[in-house]
Amino acid sequence: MAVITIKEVSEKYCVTQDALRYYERAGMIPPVTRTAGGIRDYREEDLAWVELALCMRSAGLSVEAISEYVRLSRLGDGTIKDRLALLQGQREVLLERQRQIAGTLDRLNYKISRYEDALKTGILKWKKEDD
Amino acid sequence: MAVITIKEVSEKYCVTQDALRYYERAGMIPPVTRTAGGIRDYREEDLAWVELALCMRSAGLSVEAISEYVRLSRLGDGTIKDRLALLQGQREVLLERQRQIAGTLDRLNYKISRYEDALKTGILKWKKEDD
DNA sequence: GCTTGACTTGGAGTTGACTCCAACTATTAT
DNA sequence: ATAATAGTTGGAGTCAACTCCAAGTCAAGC
Repeated sequence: MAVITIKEVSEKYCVTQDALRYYERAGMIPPVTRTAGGIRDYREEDLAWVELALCMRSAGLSVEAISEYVRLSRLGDGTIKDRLALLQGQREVLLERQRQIAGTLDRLNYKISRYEDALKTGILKWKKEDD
Repeated sequence: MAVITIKEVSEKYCVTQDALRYYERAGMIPPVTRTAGGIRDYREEDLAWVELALCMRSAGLSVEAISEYVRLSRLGDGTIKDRLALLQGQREVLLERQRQIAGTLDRLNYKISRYEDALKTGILKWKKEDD
């Protein structure tokens, strides 16, 4: 019957089995298909949800936001507008985060170049404000 | 003597007084200048550290990494190489995070456009894999 | 049919980053 | 000098997102 177990999925996506169970409990993915005995059997569709959840989490979106999206999806076509709004909101979250990171990277790069100079030229003069 | 209090700093940077005290306790900024009575008096230099810490935190760098940088800085010029390495490491962290976010944004944008189409054209056919 | 190993659940514990609190001290206004 | 206000500390509490555990169930090999 070729059951795809939680172990296989955890290895495939480099995530713990506990995390996979937690994602399901938290509603971040819909209930996974089970065997007659109650054991999780990740079907194509289940894997797609896992992948989506991991992708969103890897960017730092909250479990709550992802769960809400899943909840709306499970309610059917009537929630398409809501889902669109949610996705747009989360896009804004990520865009903002991207801006923060870009700004910090600028600052980091500036400092790094100052440090590199200091090492190249010998530490001739290091001021407090260079820290 | 124009003391700059924690209250003023918290308002200036939109951060709680508790967070400012926590940052200091955690070593994310060096000990702040104090008045004779033991009250924090944020001098120019202290503010620069606060600003740096907030910038790094806003990008999601860990309190631990920032504290380590501050610790090395306080040890003097001998730690410049270490500090450079630390900053380069943190730059990698941010670059990786940026990549993750970019990837998730691509996916999010794709989904958003599918939802927008669905709303524009009426929900003619919505498949499971469009969720 | 029995052992062994993987899977199940509910719930407790952990980690990082704050946030809140109580008891106390310093400063300012009257 | 005293009351009100603002600041201080150490430590406990909170929240998100896991992570770990115990006690039990299921499945595969012998």
